[in-house]
Amino acid sequence: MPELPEVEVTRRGIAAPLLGARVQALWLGKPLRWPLGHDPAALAGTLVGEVTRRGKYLWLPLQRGPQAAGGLLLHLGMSGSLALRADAGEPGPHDHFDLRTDRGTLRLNDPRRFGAVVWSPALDRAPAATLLARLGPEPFDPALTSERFHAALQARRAPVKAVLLGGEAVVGAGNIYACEALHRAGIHPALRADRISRPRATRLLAALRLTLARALDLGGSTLRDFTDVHGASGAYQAEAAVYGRAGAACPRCGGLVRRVVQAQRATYFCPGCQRR
DNA sequence: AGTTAAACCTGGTTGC
DNA sequence: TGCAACCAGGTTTAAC
Repeated sequence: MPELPEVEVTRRGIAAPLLGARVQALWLGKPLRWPLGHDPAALAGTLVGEVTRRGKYLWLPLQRGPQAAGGLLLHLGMSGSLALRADAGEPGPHDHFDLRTDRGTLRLNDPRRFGAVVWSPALDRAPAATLLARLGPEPFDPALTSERFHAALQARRAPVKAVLLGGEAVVGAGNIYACEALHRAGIHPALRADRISRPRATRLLAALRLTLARALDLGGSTLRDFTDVHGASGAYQAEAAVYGRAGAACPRCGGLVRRVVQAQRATYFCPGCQRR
C-alpha cells in the first residue's frame, strides 16, 4: 500500500502530537523486515523530535536532553499502518511495534511484515543512510526540474512504468500512482524511458505531482489495510482512472482498461489514450 | 553495469 | 464446502 501519499498522511498525523513526547518504552512483536539494531530499553526517557519523511520512509529523531540519541527509521512495507492512541490496549496479532510515550502509543500494524523499524545513530549514518542512499529526488522538490527529470529518464532503457517504480528518477510513486500518473500524462507504460521526449517528460512530472497531490487531499488510497493514524481510510482508490479497473471504461476516452504484467507487477493502462 | 527473478509474509479472493 | 492457486500498496538481495 503505502506509497508517498499514504506515508505523508501518516506523518502529518503523528508529527505534531509526538513532537516533544517522552518515550516510556519500546515494544517489539514478531520480527519485521530487519531487526531494530539497538537495545529498546536504552531508548526509554528520550524525547521525540520532528518526524520527517524521505520517499516512503519516516524518520523519528530522538534526543536525550540536548544530546541526539539517534532515531527510528520506519517503513510501512506493503500492508503497514501506524496508529496513535492515548489508550492503545493490548497489541493484536498483527501489531508488531509500539512506541509508548507520554502522549500516547504509536503502534505499527503490519499483517505481511514487510515493514521495518530500524534504529540509526543519525539520518545520514548507517543503517539509515544506506537504506536511503539510492533514493532519487522528492517529487515536490522545486530542484527537480523537468530538465533533470528528463535527463534521469534518458539514462534508463527500461519501461517507464518500471523506472517510476524504481525511485531513481523520482521517489514516491508505487504501483497505484505510477499507473495513474502515466494515464494522466497519456504515456504508454511500456514505452522505454529513454525514448520519452522533453515535452512528454515535463508532462509526466506534472501528472505525477497532480496525482500525488490529489491523493494527499483524499487521505491516500485504501485497498485493504491502510488507515491514517486515527483509523480513517483513504478515498483516492474510488477515483482511480485505471488502477484495478481492468475491463472497465477509461473515464477519458471510454476505451477498455487493460491489465498487463511488467517487472512482476500488474500494470493498468488505457490503450486508447496512452500512446507510445 | 544493468535488467530480471527470487525472497521476505499473511490473508483475501478466485476457480476447480 | 474444501482446498489449491493466485493475487496484493514494497524493496532488498541474488542471479543472469
